[in-house]
Amino acid sequence: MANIKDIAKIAGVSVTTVSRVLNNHPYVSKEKKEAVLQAMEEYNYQRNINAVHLSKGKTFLIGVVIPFTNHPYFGLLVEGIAKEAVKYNYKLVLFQTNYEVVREIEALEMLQHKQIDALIICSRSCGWDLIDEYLEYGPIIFCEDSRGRNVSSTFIDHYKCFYNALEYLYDKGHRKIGYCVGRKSGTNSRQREKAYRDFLDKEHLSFDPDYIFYECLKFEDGVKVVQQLTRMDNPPTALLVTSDIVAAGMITYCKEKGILIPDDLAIMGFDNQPVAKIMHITTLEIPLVEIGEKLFLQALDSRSNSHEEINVKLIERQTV
Amino acid sequence: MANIKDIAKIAGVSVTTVSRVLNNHPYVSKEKKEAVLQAMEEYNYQRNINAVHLSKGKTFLIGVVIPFTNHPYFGLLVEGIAKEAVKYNYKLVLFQTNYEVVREIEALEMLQHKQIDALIICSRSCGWDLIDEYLEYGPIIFCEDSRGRNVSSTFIDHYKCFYNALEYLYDKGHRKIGYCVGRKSGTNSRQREKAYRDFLDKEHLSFDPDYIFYECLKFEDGVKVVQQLTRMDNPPTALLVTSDIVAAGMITYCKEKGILIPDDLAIMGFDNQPVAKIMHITTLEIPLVEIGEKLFLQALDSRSNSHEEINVKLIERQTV
DNA sequence: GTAATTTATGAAACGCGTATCATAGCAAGA
DNA sequence: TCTTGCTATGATACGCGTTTCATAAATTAC
Repeated sequence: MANIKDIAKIAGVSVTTVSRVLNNHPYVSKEKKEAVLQAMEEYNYQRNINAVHLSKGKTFLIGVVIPFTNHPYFGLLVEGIAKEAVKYNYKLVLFQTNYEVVREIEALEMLQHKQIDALIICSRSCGWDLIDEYLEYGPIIFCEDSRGRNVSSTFIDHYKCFYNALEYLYDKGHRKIGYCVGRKSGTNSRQREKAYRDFLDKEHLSFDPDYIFYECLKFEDGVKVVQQLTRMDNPPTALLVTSDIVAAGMITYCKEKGILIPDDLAIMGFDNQPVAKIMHITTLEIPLVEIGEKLFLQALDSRSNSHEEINVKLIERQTV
Repeated sequence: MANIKDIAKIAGVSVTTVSRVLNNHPYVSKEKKEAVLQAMEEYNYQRNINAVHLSKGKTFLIGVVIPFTNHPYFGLLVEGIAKEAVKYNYKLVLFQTNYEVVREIEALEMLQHKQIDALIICSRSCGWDLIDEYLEYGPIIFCEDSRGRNVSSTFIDHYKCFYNALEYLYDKGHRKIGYCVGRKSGTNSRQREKAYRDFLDKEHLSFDPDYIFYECLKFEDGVKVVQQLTRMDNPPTALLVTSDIVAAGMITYCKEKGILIPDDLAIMGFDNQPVAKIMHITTLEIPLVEIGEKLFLQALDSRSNSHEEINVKLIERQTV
């Protein structure tokens, strides 16, 4: 396979001139440019991108850390990142971590080794101490409130969101309110728990650990939650469900079991996924695609750190 | 940032020796190895992976082309690929194409430019003529029957599957059978249509184009299909639905509308996703994770082409 | 005891495109 | 006419790790 040197020789020019042609540098005469292009054509020249990367010190790859690819929340987030990446001619390397720290480290190491130019962490298991070790190697962007840290982030204020949603349910008359989240630990979950406890305190409601449901990620997890509810002596009358698809599972199963929504159980979903519209789920619209886009742009801007808070919108439908 | 030359100088050895230490080559004395390691430690040496890539001519990246990331079918497929990739220390570059040919070309070009070592195409829009242009640059692996072509593949015989499934429904007494697929064109859809038509011919049943539903990918698409059914004068009594999640949508909506399953409408799903179990969907189990694993291994083996057919298993539950 | 291996080490070439610097011709402005 | 400044081109260094080849010393083999 021909390289730039071969092309230069064949076209009777220097490698510099060939490089100029490759990069559309203006200072190349028409004749030489022609000759170079023809030589490239003739020998089916392919620029070795690894040499470019070595020379330029960047790869036009951006790493994206997500726990699951087949989850609508992360699906939309990635969609947003990808949308913007295309514009800037960047490609994405997806790291599906299943919340395993070793996988997160793999991603961080790729940043360290300059195999990716930046890393977007949409959700993580590892601690900040680990992150800090890798900050020197390139930009790391977060989809969680990381104000006060030396990184960029685009985030939802989950504390505020949750608090407002709880107040909304309270105003609708609910006093036994529970919630479902994806996992127990994690920044977002902690913020939500804090909001939940603060809210309970304010309204002088008692805290019941059984009102919190973890590991709610998929349609079938919603079914499981309802199954648990039916076994409870004093089940909640309303639930905040942090994924519409889980809410959809709950509603489906409730219908099967004759549990009336919202009368027996009020459900507020999150994300405003398409399924929410179809199933008339009252939900908090989170502009995930937009968040993804912003995350990407922050990843590109390696010099300055910024923090963007994104607002959510309540979509009132028929499940509360 | 220190490079291999600096480390060599500091440790008082040649770059070759440093390289040997980096690659665990046996012929390095204990003392020199120590010295090198210490120098690396002290200067926080990071091997420039792009230089390695340039030198080795490979990147340990494998491209994966999928139309959608947030779809359970492709989610599981990618899971299988990723599972195997980890073992071999490869990373994946995911190309979400939305079935746009330009995106597929992007992936092919990354192969051409040696930015990825191989490309796995799980589903495509482009034609074989385009693929053929890129075959010379590296292995391209397919998740569709591509026997007779100069590539590797792991696939389901969708013709056989569909035909068998149709016979199963026929044996259950159904004479008005329709089906739902993801998209109209595409290798799999064509195979299925052929099976459908051949089956109708064999059983002397007439072909009704309204019995075929396209663009069925998500939960909400299932809802739409049922809505269409209710508007039909002579709707099918049984449907093959090529995704459990779509079947789940159909069943959910049927329940809402009082359509009895399987009496009014029999539904056979595909994939045996978790949702199929929960909703008691009769389905064809497709071992997607296993297929993903095999695809990856084929991608690694660049010299020989192979074709593996994967068998499916009927899981009888309550929707047929 | 000499030949054949094995161990240990380094110089230099290689993979390949980009960036800097130097050079030279030519045109516009003073 | 002389100075700038732009156009055009190439030599060379650079980014950096791997690999080949050569050499020397230390073992093992016969």
